Amino acid sequence: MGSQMTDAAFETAGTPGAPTDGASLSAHVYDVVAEMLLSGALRPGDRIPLRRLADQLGVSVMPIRAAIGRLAARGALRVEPKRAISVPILSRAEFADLTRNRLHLERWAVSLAAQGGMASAPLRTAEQAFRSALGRDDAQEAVRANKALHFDIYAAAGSPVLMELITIMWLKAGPIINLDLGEQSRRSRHSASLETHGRMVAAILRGDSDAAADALGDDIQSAAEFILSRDILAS
Amino acid sequence: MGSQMTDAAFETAGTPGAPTDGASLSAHVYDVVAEMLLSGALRPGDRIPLRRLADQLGVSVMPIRAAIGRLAARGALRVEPKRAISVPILSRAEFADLTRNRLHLERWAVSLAAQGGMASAPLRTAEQAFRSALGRDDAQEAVRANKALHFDIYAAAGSPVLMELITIMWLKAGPIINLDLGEQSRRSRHSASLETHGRMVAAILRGDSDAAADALGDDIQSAAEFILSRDILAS
DNA sequence: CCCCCGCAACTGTGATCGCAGTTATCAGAC
DNA sequence: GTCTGATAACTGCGATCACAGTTGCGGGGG
Repeated sequence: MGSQMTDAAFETAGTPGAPTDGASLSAHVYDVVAEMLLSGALRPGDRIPLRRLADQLGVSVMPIRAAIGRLAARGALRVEPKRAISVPILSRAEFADLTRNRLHLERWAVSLAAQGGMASAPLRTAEQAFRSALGRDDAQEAVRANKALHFDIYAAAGSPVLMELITIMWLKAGPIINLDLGEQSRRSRHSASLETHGRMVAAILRGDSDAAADALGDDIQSAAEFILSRDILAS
Repeated sequence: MGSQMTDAAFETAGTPGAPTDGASLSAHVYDVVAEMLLSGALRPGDRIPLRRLADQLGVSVMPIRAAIGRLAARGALRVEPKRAISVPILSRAEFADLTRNRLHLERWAVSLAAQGGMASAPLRTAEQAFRSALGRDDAQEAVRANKALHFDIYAAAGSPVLMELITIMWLKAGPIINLDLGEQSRRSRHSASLETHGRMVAAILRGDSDAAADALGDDIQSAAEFILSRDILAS
């Protein structure tokens, strides 16, 4: 496992080039790479040489270094002197710890969202987008829709700090959990996500924070157990 | 409020110079500045010009930029183009959100530590160090001892991810909460910390996770209410 | 087939320079 | 005394270069 990032991985993440809204180059690079982590375009063990990424984005290594440094500070990337920057390979214990923390925080976020209430239409739309993507066997869209559904709900918790902490955990978890979602041969696995998503959305809409948290917990646990059942984590 | 960082603030943080263990310059700078945030040497609104810090540490701006970028990625510092890097001034709402998240996560950490059990002697030693520093009116040592006690306990929770999340919150909260601990005129405030620390340590030692979490919660709440009672947060 | 050595390419890191916007200060006018 | 404009200093950001350790590849020998 582990590979030099390919042009294909890069293109999946979005259009390269300068930011269009006056934001700094480094902020743009951060967004591009973060999205690659969250979307599964980057996988555990993948290497990201600074100069190669700079070439691909058409900038010098300076904004690359700045962005990579920020992602490393969030634990999403591993930086070792003289070696190419890489996406961390988590051990089973590390993954279990990450999952435990995700459960604790994301359950809380979902229950806050259910207590505060959410509008029905956007939530149903987000849930349906995931269902639709799975129905079309569109793995990339499924990853995007899964993230969108989760993050819409967490945003409704109304706590910017909590959102930031969850984002940090997702940056770490993204390359791993998206190995799961990105695979099209696990239809039973995906139907489990559909079921937990459905339960969670229904519970949120009726304001049942405990049931919402339980459904979300089942969603995370189900995915984690699948990951742990496979031989993709370090010992 | 807000000032250019002074040589005094800098010296408080520790001895400048090259790292002695082969670590990168930027890692050393990170440690120095992080400690300044955690210890209260840096206060909300303080500015940290890159070149000035580079001069003081005897390095170029490159490792400074790398370290500052990482701290900014953790929300501990604010970076705006063309303006000096600064320590964020939190609004009341932001501080309340941070406190809420601290309560949620640190209570969990303390209860995990109490469930897992902790050795008595080092815990009593850490608690006594804080008590002793207050008794000597040594504000700096009190800050250090408070942090040491808390982090010893959180480390005993046995979750590296949780520890990282708590560290991120402390980096944000440090400059504010240490305004409190750093003040020697609030003796009644400090006796409240002694009381909550005592309760927390006793509860941990008898394995009572709920009581430990409650004591820690009172500790955080007490400090937060004091901060909110003063006019030092943005509106 | 395996091991070792040499060399080139790769890699992050630190140093230096210059750019463009921001801030502070000073002088002059009212 | 107050306001305005000019200028210098300040500021982060990006570009480029060089250093020193790491990795990969090819060739030769056992």
